[in-house]
Amino acid sequence: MKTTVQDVARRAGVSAGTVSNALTGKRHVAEATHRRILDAMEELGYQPNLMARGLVNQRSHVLSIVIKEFSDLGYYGYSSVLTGIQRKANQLGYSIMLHFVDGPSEEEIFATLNQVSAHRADGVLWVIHEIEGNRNWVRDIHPEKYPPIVFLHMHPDPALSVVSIDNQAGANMAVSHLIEQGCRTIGIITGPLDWWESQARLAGWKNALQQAGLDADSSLVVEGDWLADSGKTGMETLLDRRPDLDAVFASNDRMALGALHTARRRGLSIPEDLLLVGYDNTPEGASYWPPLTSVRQGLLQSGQIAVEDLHQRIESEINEQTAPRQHIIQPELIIRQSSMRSR
Amino acid sequence: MKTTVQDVARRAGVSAGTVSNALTGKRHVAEATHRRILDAMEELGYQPNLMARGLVNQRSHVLSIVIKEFSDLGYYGYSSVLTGIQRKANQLGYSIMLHFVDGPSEEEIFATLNQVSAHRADGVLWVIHEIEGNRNWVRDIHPEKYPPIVFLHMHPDPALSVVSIDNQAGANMAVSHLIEQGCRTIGIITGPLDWWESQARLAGWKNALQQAGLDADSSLVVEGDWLADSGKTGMETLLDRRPDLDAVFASNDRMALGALHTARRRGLSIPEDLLLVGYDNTPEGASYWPPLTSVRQGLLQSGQIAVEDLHQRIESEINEQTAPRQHIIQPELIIRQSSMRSR
DNA sequence: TTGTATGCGTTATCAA
DNA sequence: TTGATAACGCATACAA
Repeated sequence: MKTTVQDVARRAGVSAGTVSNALTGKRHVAEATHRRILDAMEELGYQPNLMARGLVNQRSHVLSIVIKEFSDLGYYGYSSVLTGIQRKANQLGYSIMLHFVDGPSEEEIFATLNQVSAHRADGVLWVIHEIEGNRNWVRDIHPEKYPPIVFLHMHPDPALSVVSIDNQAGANMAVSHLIEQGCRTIGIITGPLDWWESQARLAGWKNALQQAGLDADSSLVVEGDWLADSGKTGMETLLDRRPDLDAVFASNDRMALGALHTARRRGLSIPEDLLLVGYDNTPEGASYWPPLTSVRQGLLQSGQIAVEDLHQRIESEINEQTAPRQHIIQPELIIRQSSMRSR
Repeated sequence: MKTTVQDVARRAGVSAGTVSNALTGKRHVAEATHRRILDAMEELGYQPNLMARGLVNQRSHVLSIVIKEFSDLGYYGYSSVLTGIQRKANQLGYSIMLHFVDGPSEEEIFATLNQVSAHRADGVLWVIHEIEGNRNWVRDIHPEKYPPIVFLHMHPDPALSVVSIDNQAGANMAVSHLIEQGCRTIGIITGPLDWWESQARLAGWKNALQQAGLDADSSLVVEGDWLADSGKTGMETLLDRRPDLDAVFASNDRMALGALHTARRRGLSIPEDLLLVGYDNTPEGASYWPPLTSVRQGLLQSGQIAVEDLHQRIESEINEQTAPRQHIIQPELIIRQSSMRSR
């Protein structure tokens, strides 16, 4: 825990520089001395001090992940992204530091950004979903003051590095599928409408309906908050407003679960009376009754891509700025019984 | 991003030492110079370099969290713990580094342990559940080679700092509640039986039954793997084996969901024909049909306690070793309709 | 191939 | 109250 290169050097009867060379492999050391050094390190239980190394290398090999604090980690989506990030980061030799932002205040955002750059992280992964206006700070930023940043889950922006899922396409797939099943009156339970992703999914719903010449009236739209309870009440509202309702697209699986609950409570059978599709393809969805059709997002992949992009950016930053890149990932529809017309 | 104390010092017309004093507040600096320094920092956009600071202070103010890699983050339990950890850590001025262990191999464990100590983390939170034998490495460890470690979710051990939930008590509460509802034949779907927590919950089930003089036959025990699917098949098995079954205790909510699924498929009503209790009290449970009775673990609290303990240990380590402490948290039963005899 | 000297950005000690 | 100097642990340029 506290033995140094010097200690190892003394033990092996060489100089500190040689030990360093043996460690990094940047310059050749003789086979014999190399072995002596390795032995010495082993005996002394040497661990390199990454802070010292980072100090001289001007490179911490740390990636900072910024996430919205709280139960967010419990969302299937976030954890998938984190897993993807971790895998690729590990593969590329980065360690991961976790930062949490609680509220929407720019003050707090800059505080964590400062913390990030105080740690001299090599790069930042911004895993906070875009909500109306919560990206404005990006404009005010002094780019050279902070390490390169890649944004996940936000509206593509040519000025920024962004990795996103094509939410509109995903919703479109879901709704088109319902139309193919013969549905004519398809309601939607959205996420909070100040979220970019909610808006995009709503747009996909609308788009699919209009393409098919179907009703996309606002009476078919109910705003939820991602939680199951809002799926319950959303379904209530929809059923009350539109007795002719024959399908519902819930903007995530949790709300779909709530919708299922309400349908059941009201004596409605799914898929006999009503078809239902969710979004996220959480593992539990396959065990709902009936098993839930849902949209798989490819979040794990998005995490990996984000790290790759960031890595390139870090490496090339030494020479010159790389142009930001936009990565849009296509989702996939997983069809289960909740949307299968049983006829 | 790259202005230093020296730069600030020059700009403010003082020495580097004085800037440092102004920064840390350890020694007084005159009001006037203090202001000048603050101004200079502002103008130059100064950010302290935590690597350099850590190097001289021999203190990184970083806590390492070790978690089992993969979808584990998606489990409600893990994310709750992480949230608790983060809150307290932030409050105490620590940053958080995340490390993942994939398999059970000791080789991998020591690799991450080495990485942790290479970063010179001040302490470690071991958030990997105890599985048969995966704690053996603790015995082989050279304690002075690594920072202090607090273990979560493991069998209390007087030689280690441990923060755990009283799993046996939790299961006992769940099953006792079922007995009070008049159930006589109560099955259990366990987690993987090489997990300590699964064993403890099984013991709680058995204990409660025996106390009441009820059947705790092995025909009432089915082993699951925490996933919903195993809850489905587990319930099948139980129903096939014991036609007299009148209640089931599932060792987590996911498996309870699977059990619900099977009951439904077989035309059984819950709670009319069968009572059901889960474990974890995931938010979704309240939206299952029927809403699921479950055991709340207090995981958020356990994360906070773990950090507090670790913090004390870190602070006091400078003087002398503190004796390890065991923290056992009592769970709580949340009663919903799935266990309410409707009569 | 290896040793020596120097610097990375801070803080701490000792004088002033 | 402040300034100069050394030290933290490592890597590198240069010399040997």
